[in-house]
Amino acid sequence: MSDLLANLNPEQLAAVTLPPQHALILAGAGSGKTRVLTTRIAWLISTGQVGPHGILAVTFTNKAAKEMLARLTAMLPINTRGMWIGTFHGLCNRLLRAHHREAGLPSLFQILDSSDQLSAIKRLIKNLNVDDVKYPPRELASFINAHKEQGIRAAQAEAYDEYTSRRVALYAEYDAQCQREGVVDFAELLLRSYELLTRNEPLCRHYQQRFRHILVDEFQDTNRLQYAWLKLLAGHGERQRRSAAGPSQGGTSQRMERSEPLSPPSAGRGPGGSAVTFVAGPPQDRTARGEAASATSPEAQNPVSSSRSDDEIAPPRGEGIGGGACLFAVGDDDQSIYAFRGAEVGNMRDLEREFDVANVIRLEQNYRSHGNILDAANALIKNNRGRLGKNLWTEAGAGEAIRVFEASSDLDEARLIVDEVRELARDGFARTQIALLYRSNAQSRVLEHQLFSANVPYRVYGGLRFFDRQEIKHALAYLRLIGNSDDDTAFSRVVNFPTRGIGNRSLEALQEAAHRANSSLYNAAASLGGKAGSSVGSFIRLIETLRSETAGLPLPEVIDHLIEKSGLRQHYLTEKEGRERLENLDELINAATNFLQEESDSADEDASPLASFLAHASLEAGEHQAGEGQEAVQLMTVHAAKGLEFDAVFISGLEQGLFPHENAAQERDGLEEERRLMYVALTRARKRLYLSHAQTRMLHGQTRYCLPSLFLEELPEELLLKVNRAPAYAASVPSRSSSAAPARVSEQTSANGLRIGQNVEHAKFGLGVIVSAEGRGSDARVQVNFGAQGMKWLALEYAKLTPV
DNA sequence: TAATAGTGTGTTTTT
DNA sequence: CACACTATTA
Repeated sequence: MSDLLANLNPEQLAAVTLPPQHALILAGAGSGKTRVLTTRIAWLISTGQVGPHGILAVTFTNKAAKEMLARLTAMLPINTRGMWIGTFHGLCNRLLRAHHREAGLPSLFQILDSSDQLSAIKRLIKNLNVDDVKYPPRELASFINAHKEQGIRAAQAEAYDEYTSRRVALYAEYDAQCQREGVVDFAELLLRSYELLTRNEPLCRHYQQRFRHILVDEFQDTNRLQYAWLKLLAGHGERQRRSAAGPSQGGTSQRMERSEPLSPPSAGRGPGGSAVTFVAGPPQDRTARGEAASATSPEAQNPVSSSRSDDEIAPPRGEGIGGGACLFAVGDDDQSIYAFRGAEVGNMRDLEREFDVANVIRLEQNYRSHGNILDAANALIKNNRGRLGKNLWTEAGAGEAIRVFEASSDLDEARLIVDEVRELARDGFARTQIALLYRSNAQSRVLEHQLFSANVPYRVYGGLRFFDRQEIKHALAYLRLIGNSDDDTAFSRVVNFPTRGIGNRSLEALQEAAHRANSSLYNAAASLGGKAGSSVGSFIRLIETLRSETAGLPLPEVIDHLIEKSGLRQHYLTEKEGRERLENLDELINAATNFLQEESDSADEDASPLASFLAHASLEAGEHQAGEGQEAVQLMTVHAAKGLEFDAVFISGLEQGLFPHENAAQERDGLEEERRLMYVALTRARKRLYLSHAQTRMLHGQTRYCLPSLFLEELPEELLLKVNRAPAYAASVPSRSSSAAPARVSEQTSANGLRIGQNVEHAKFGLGVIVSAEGRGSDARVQVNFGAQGMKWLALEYAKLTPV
């Protein structure tokens, strides 16, 4: 066991061996966070403080969960199967599968991914004859999700105006539709399991007693609901005091007043109440029988796992906290980059306060980057207010300077980068160790083009994932329909794919009928299209036949069969781009085979393989990416790079309006989130870091003139090496990329020395670039991009613009 | 009903 | 510049 703890630095050791108490570990980038987390688990188990079944470990990504599991098996001679280690969504899914009845869900409930959810909403809007211009489906989706992530049901949602009250009504309708169809979206997975636990006290107590130690990774990314879920399981949900103000720390005041508490949606019961109530919300199955049965052993129905021995909860020793689990949260507020998705960095401060965390342990020694890189990152992030505070350091030397270059255009930037990449490769850098990072996906295009023409192998992350491909979704929709014919999302997806003569007209009739009969599309179709010979009727018969023919077959064969009989194979056989799609369909069959194999030895739920495979498909859209490249340069957004590291990193497009992104200026604390994003980007690099920006960039088919990013100025000059090769390139690129815009540049040069592309200064708006101009003489107006201040039209006669 | 030409709209997105 | 979605034809 002692070798478990070998090679930990003092802070890591302190964190790993912390006595049973709540803890917050502030783990900087590259400080060995995952190691601490897994070693902590291993240490707790190997010292007999807790059995494997007393552990609940939560991550955000499947990758992180798998990593944790892998490291754990390497450290301990135990069977990790059946341990509760997984993502929030995965664990909630598991909980709901085990107690679907109590949660009011069918045993084969399906999970809607984001695009499924969107189409469900579109369908709803059409059904209810709602104006989709006034209520855009996308916007409605985020409205609903935001509420669910705050733990707010439609019944409790605040409707401060006509518009919002309509949206709340639609929220309610949407939930009803999901309930009818037996499907849950991602947020619902969490909210539903939270409600299950708050409403079913015996069940909740069972889990509270089972889990002695709860460990959370990337805690800064938790949203309100996830935090509430953790608190509940830690047995800390009821006695939180949300009293007034509290110790007023600078910068946190706004979030303390978030008043609406996350309480179960039962009327007239404060957070202190304990009566088991079933009110509001989606229909609940309230059989006392179900409760009692599950309370004794929630997974008792599971005949698979033979050894129940270590399920016996070890008697809590030296338990400092009455009845609850110890919450061990690891996070880094400086790497919180998902606020736009509902993550609440403030949860860290709340945790510290609400769980009376005695001492926050800081892991600041970085094992990844050279000193200069860390210095730059530290300097940058100092500009954010309200941090928990942390300074990364390393024993490695300062290393090389950070290279900065300015290109004349995005094309030039790409060229410079690719040239440098090739040089790095010549110098012995592995291509997989070179990453090209950018703020938005659109930027990858130019880079890809350059890499391609230079014959440099590359791999782009974040393209569409395996289970997101249309052919896969189609096949899965058939599978879903076999499992649950109420699934209207699946029904609409494949009712006319491959085309079988069921167009808009018959579909609308179907929807009308289903709406009237309050039944699923499938049932409406079955009764309506009963007349043999109709195309709708034959679709129903197709599904029925599929269902009966595949009954009892192993999953891969079911899929194979359905691909054949549905006509999918035939369809893609004739389509010219269909070859790859056919390969993917075959790959789906393989995936099912592999899934069964992996699942068979992971004593999991007793759920049908069909249900768990479908859940797997939605929850693990799959690292299953094309071109699992060997020796390829890595391209990805900064978001996607979080958690990764590379020997050499290029951060491109460091321009005002792009990074920081202009839309971020509108959002509350938007600039600070952008800065954290930049911080994440910087700290990905081990040895060499390149920062680049371009003077002009093609955006939406138009040339834009750009100022260097504010973030470049925030880096200490002495760490930077400006490699400005832009002029040479500008000269070598004559007019070919430029027919319209630059021609006008000279044309429009005016007497006061202002021209397009000119940097100017304005008394109020600060530094900007002239983007375009119109009018002459006293009418002359110029459009200036002031970066974060936005784009402005200014009359030359009045606005004082000084050329810079 | 289905394929085609037109229009409008563009961050980031672990699940 | 590209893509998704709409309105239009055959």
